[in-house]
Amino acid sequence: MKITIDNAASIGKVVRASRKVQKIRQDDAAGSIGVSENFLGKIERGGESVQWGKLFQVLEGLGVRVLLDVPESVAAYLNEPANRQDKR
Amino acid sequence: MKITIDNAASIGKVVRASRKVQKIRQDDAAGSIGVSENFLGKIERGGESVQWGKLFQVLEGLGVRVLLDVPESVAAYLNEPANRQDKR
DNA sequence: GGAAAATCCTCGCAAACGTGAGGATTGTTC
DNA sequence: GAACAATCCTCACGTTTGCGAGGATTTTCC
Repeated sequence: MKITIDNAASIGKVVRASRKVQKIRQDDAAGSIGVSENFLGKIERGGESVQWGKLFQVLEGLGVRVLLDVPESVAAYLNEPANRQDKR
Repeated sequence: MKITIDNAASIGKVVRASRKVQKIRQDDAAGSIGVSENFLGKIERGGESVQWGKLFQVLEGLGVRVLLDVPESVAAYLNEPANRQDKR
């Protein structure tokens, strides 16, 4: 199910819910994800000044996917050959 | 249209695409959103250590919505009265 | 209701943040 | 290809980051 994020802080609730549903403690989740317990706690309490890369790491670690909802024109722009950068 | 974010840095491409489609320069977009030009540039170049709250501000300013894809159990958890916090 | 579990808070640390400004580099237009 | 537009990079600044650790507080369980 997809949840819309209305404000930056509310992502913390989803992070906590995801962890609780898996019945994992904060310190254990933090350890396996590779961030500090303090940091995970800060996210869950709605910290907005956390680094995006580390937040994304936490989301991934908890199995939460991030999607962006954009106008069709943006998707079309991204699919133009000139704007692609397929490197494999 | 919904775009899945596979890594933290790729959000920058979507930000740039959203801005370009609206035919706005970096400095103008940054000004109207309320962040520095340097900062917006950093996001667009894939900066991962940017603050989530400010990144979210940029996304909002460009009309990009953030969604999280979670298991049904997480959504159910969030809807339990004990875990809700409706304050209006 | 008390014990245990879990979470939160404060500290000090080294590193890096976002900002404004100025100049360098790259991209676009004619 | 030159001129202009747009973006990138470096600098210095004051502030704040994430971390590990230890103790305080809150929550959960029996």
